[in-house]
This record gives sequence, structure tokens and C-alpha cells, in this order.
Amino acid sequence: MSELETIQAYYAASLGKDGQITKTQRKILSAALALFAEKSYEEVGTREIADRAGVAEGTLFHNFTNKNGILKAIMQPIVQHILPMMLNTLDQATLDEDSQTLDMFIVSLVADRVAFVERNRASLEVILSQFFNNAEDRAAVLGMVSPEVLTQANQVMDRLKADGELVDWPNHMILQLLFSTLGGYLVEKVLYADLDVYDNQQTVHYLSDFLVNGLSPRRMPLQVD
Amino acid sequence: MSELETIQAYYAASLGKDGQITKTQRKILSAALALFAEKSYEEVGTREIADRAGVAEGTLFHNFTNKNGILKAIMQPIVQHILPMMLNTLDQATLDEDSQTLDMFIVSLVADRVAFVERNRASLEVILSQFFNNAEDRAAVLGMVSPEVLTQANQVMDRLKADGELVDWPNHMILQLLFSTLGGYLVEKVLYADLDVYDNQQTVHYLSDFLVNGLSPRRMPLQVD
Amino acid sequence: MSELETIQAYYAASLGKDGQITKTQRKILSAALALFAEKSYEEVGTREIADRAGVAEGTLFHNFTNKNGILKAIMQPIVQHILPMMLNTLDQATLDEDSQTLDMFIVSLVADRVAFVERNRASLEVILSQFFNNAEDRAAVLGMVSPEVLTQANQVMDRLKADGELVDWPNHMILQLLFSTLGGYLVEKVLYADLDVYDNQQTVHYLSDFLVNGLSPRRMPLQVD
Amino acid sequence: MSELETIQAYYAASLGKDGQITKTQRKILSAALALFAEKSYEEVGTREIADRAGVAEGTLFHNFTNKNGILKAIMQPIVQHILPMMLNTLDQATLDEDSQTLDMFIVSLVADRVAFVERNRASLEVILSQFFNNAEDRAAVLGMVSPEVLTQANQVMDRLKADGELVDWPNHMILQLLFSTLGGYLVEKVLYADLDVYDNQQTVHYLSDFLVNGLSPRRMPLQVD
DNA sequence: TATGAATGAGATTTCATTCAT
DNA sequence: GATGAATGAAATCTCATTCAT
Repeated sequence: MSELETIQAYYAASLGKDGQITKTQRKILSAALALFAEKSYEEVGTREIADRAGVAEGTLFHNFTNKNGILKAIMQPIVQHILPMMLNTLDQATLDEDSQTLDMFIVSLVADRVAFVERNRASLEVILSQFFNNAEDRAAVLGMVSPEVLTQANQVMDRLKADGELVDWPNHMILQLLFSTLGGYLVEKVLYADLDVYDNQQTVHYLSDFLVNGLSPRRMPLQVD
Repeated sequence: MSELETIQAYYAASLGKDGQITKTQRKILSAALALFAEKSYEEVGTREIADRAGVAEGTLFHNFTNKNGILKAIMQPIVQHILPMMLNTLDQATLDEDSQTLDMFIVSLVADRVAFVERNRASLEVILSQFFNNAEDRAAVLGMVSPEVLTQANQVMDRLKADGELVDWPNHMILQLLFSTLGGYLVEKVLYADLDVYDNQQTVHYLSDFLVNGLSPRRMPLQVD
Repeated sequence: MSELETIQAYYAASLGKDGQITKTQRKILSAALALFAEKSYEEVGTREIADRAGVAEGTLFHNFTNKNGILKAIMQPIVQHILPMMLNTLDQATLDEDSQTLDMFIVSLVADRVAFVERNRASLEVILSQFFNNAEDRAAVLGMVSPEVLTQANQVMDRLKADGELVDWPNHMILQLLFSTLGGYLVEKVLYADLDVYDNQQTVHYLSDFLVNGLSPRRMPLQVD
Repeated sequence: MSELETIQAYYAASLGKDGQITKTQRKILSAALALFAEKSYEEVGTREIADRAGVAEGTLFHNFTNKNGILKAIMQPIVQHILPMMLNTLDQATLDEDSQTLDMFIVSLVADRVAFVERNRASLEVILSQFFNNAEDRAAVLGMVSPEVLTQANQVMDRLKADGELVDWPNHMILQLLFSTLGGYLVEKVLYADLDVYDNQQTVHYLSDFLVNGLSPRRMPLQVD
């Protein structure tokens, strides 16, 4: 949970010489992030970004190579950290204790994700939009799932199955259901920032409980004809 | 399941005078659909559509008011039918029998959705992309959920809860989990058309079982601290 | 001498589908040629070309891929024909008669070149300018001298030397002197279109005579210390 | 031959207050000269010059009024000295002795030019390029030929003609042929710096011999029909 | 109905130049 | 004197749309 700082904190790493982000760059990124979240990347013009940031249009290109460079600077930190982070927790779970149950594993996983979404709504909205609109960006996001991490995830799932903690379905399907549940929460949160009906603790409870029950081993499998 | 025809079938209704769709219009819509699915709406030019359709650029504007009109013609039938359809099944479920269980309800719901996604991959890819990229289109899609339908859905859920068939969580959260699971499947299917690992029957089984178990009433709720 | 038509005649080959050059394209090329000759390629804007041609700026790009495409369309016919043409005459000279003298060879060579320059002053001005300013264009022009043609030229010179018609210097140097004399005439003509002091016949006489005497075998070589 | 120093030596005169050129200015001019020779004036940006010179972009404008000021500083010394120099030799020739022959006159003329080109290849490449690309710069170069010098040149030619040393053609044409031969050598040298086939002494011999024979009085004029 | 040349507003990007530090 | 971030005008090019044929 220590790694769940705000995305803004990562800007520094990808910009400026010594990890320093200048005031101007912050103004530009902030304006661009707001606009990209309001509309879409394609619908926002560089003029508009410059105006909102209170700088000249040329200044954008003095600080970023491209209009696309601005987008990258917004996405990069998330793309470079969100998935590793999500999968790092998996790692933790593996190492912690052999006797770990599905409960504990899923609860900690969900809690981290919920907190992260909560803190980075705007950036995630941009990423989400790009993910579905731009094949290249999609590839970038998905490319973060390294083979090793997948192997690790599979090991965790296999162990949980062997321990009788996890339903005996293909790992691929289990992952899909896990991502669906978290992704659905993300979408809800990102698109309806306004209506914050439930508090986070409640949300963590619902999502975790749903996943644990949905993925626990069955006594009697359901019959489909 | 009777309503699960291909989207293309709806084109006629939204075009031409008397529900007739001309050969030219079909060529254009078909080319545009393929291109919008390959890239994104913004990245596809009218020149490109005309080329692929084998007509002149001007012809596009004789048959559709706008470039956007082409997109609408592609989305409209889905947007006007998919959600009503999804909620119609809810309706069916309500009316059928009082003694219905969560099992039966969810299985039929999932089966219909899976079959529909299977048949309309390309169109759904376009809609999905637009949904996350264009606030207006998103509103259009979401606007389809009429208050009456929501009322209906709530009634079903309330009845299932009263019958001890459904976990006693807020209806809003239950719907979110339902849509997440189906949406996750949609995304997987739409983005990875290539890798068709599991057959549909299997998929219906996994999704349904996951939902039924996840949404069944608990004997002992999970503890979160 | 039959090939010395105006450059404009070659435009057709490099444009339009069936060798047809449209009215609009002619207007654009004509305006661009005039402007490129007045100023330089870099100093002429597309707006300016469009204005002078009496068309919209977009029309330029409807008819040519690039601003550079316009330049190419102006240069291409010359580059593709001028050097082959110049060297064709060499070919003629070789084939015509064995008994040919340096006199006859040079006179026909010079006469053709002079007529050609006379007719295509503006286009040649553009080419000349590009030749000295753009490495790529220079390569294009020089690339026209195919190895075969060089071989041919060398054969002619070797034969003339053997016949005692040509000074016994390296072929490379003889070619340089030939091109210098013709090139100097070209520059003079192109840069000072106004002052047409001498008529063409006179010019042909001076250049030819200078070359013949300069390149005839020596009785007594000049001493340099 | 005493005046054939390197162009760099003239920089001092046109810069700084008292003919002093600072270290920074030298760095800038050196970088700019290299770049202008590699590409063309228009294609080289101030950023690029600054980078190559190892100074800040702003420093360029502290030392030169303009980007164009840098170009001028490079060209000025040549333009202000090369032509005067070339014509000075004419002057020398005139004054030296009455009994001078065409031979001796041309040999000394050519030898000086060849040595000069040899030493100032890069600067001359820039000038050559500008000469054909920029009307203003061309005027500047040509403007250096003062009427007096022309008069002087004409006197030399007239005397040589009277002495039966020079062919009886218009002086204008004789000058053109002289410049063509030297200019052709310049172009060859400047554009193909790499392939240095012949040594200078040989080159001087060829060029001089060619000019002397080409410009000696004829016994029997060539017939053109 | 279909065509495709023409349009012109608008988008991104470059670049010489300024100026506060 | 030197710096380099900021500037904004101008340049090239794209693209949905119109309209005469």
C-alpha cells in the first residue's frame, strides 16, 4: 500500500533532467489532463491546452516533443507502475505465508485497487479512454504484463486450487473475472465521479465478498444444458 | 433469444425511406464498420471509407448527412436494441414464474448476452470505443436505461432478496457487479477476437456460476478491518 | 534536335492518370515555377502559390502530395530528360560516322544545349538553384548519368584521341571542361535573362570554337613550373 | 599569392570592435560554417548551430544581430576580398610588363584561383549555394565587380587582342569563358571534396592550357551553318 | 444518383528572437 | 557576457463538406 501515491508524483521521473518537473510543465500537464478527461485526446487542440495552461502554444513544444508527448507524460507513470503494482501485491501474497487463504489474498488486492482508483480518477479516465481507442496505447498497457508476472500469478492460483481455496477453473478465466470486477468498479468510479454513494470500506467489502464467493470451490457445480 | 439477430439487420430501419437500405448504403456502412473497428472513428477519414467502399467521397454525403451520420447509423440499431433487449430478458424472468431461482434467471441472462456478443463483435467494438471516448455517445447509450426498466430491475432484485435467493446488498451494487462480469467478457471478446480458447457453452457456465455464487446470500459475511 | 521541346510538354507524363495534365495543375505548376524562379523554393509559401495560381490552398494538396511534390513535378521532366538528351547526342555522334571530327561533334553538341537553355530558362533556374542547395536533388540530377552513358562517353573520347582529334588528357578532365563551358553559358543565360546581347548562332559559334581549340591536340604542350 | 590566406583570417576584420574576434564568436562561426556547408542555410536552425558550437541559443544573438548576421559574417570576408583579389591579379598582370603573353597571364591567374579554392572549400560552398539561391546575396557578390575593375579588365583584353595574343571576340564573351572554366573547377572541387584525383599542379596545367588554346587567335575561324 | 475536384477552416509544429536571471 | 525558457507568427498539411457535371 506504500506505493499508492498519487500519479502526479511519478511525473518527475519521466520529465526534466534530474527528475525535476518545472512549474511550466506542471501547468501544461495539469491543463492537458483536465481537458483530456473532459473531452478526448483527439478533440483537444494544442491551442486549447496552451490557453488553459496560460502559456504560449510554442511553449508546449518547448517542453514536450509532441502533442502526443504530453499524453505519454500523463499515461507513462501509470502504465509503468499500475500494473506492476497490481501484480506486486500478488507477489507479496505468494511470499507472505503458505497458509494464506483466498479471503485474505483478495481483500488486500481489492483494497489496494480501490484506494488507487480513488486517488487517480482523472488520469485513469484518460488511460481508460485511450485503452479503448488506440491500439498502440492498448498494447503499451497490456505489454506491462510481463511473462514472469503471469507465471507468478499462475503459481499463486495453482497453489490456491491445490489448497482447496480456489475454484478449479482455467486460470485465464479466473483472471478475467478478477479483472472484470475490478475494471467494472474502475469504470463506475471514473465515469460517475459525482455520485459517490458508498464509502470505500463498504466498496472493498462488497467487491471482495463477491469475488471470494464467486471463486470459492463449489460443493455442487451448476448444471447447464 | 429471438431478438439476437445480427445488428446489420437493423440498418434498414434507420435508413432509407421505407426501411429499405440501398446497395450503396450497405457498401458504405460495411466499409465504415470495418474501419472504425480497426482504428478509431477519429482516425478514419471519409476518403478512406469511400475508397474501401468503392464509391466516391461525395457519395457518402448523398447517403448520410455527415461522417457522424455514418457512425450513428452503425450505433443506432445497437443502442436502440441492445439495452432494451438486455432488460427485456429481465422482464421475461419476472413474468415467467414466481418460483424462479437466481440460477435460472442468471443463466438465461448470461446465455443471451454471450450469444449476442459473439454475433456482433465488430459493431460492439465500435460502440465500446465510442462509449469511452465521447461523452455524447456515452450519454446516448446510458440514456437507453429508462426509469421504468430500472424500476422493473429493482423489483426483480427485491423479490429475489425477499425469497432468500439474492444477497442483501444495495441493488445498485448488484447491478454493477452484474454489468462488470458481462462487460469484462465483452471486452475480452472484443479485444481478443483471435484467441477463442473456450467455447460458448463453457463460457456461459463459468460466468453464470461465478455470478450465482457471488450473489447468493451469505451464511457468514466476510470480515474486513 | 527533335527532342528539344519545351519542358512543359513533359509534365503530362508525370501527372494525371493518362498523361493528361489538368487545367488546375497547369495553373499551379505555372504559378509555382514563376515563384520558385523569382525567389527560392524555401522562401515561397504554399499560400503564396495558391494565391498566384488563383486556387485554394487545399487544392495544391489535392493535386500534389506535397509542397515538394510540386517542385518534383517541375524538376522531374528536366532531370529525366535533359541529361539523357545531352548524352544521347553523344550517342548519335558515335554512331553517325567513323570519320567524324571534333569540330562536328562539338558544334552539334553545343547547338542543342544552347537551344534547350533558350527554351527552358525558368525551369532551369529552379533546377540550378536546387542543385546547389539540396543534396538530395543534386544526387537525383547526378544520378541520371548512368554508368553505361559514361562508358559511352569514354569510348567516344578515346576514339577521338586515337584519331588525333582530341587532346590526350584524362577523360574526366575533358568532361569537366566541357560541362564548365556549357554550364557557364547556362548560368549566364539563367541569371541574366534580360541582357540578351548576342544571338544564339553567334553564341554557338563562340562556345564551339573555344571548346574545339581548347581541346584539340597540342603541337607543343604548355610548360608549367 | 600573398593574398591567398584562409578566409577565417578575415573574420576578425568584420567582427568585434577592434578587429578582435572572441573565442565564442569563433566557435559559433566555425559551427555555422560547417553546418551551412553540410546542409543549406535554410535547413540549419539556430538551435542546431548553438548545439554544435556548444553555446546557448541566446548567445548567438548576443554576438550576431541575426541568424542572417552569422551568414553575412561568413560570406562577407570572401565577398569583400575574393573578387577584388581575382581582379587584382589582372591588375598586376597589366602593370608588370608590356611584353606579357596570354600564356603567362593565364597561368598566374589560374594558379592563384586554384590555390584559393583549395584552401577555402567550405566557405566557398556556402557562398556558391547562396549565390544561386538568394537574389540579394547574388547581387552582393556581383556588386563587388566595380566599374573600374571592369574597365581595367577590358583594357587588358584589348591590349592582348592588339598584340595578337587574344582571339578577337567580345570581351564579355571572353570573360564568360574564363569564369566558366574557373567556376567549373570550383564546382567540381566544392561538390566532390572527397575524390581528389589530380594534384593541383596538374590541374593548373590543364585549365591554363585549355584556356590559352581556347582563347588564342585563330588562323582559320570555324564554320557554323 | 453518383462523382470527384475544389474548398478553407483548423490542426500541429517549427523557428528566429526576446528577456529575465 | 551567457543562458535557455518562453514566445507567437508563420508554415505545411488534413479533412469533412460542397457543388457543378
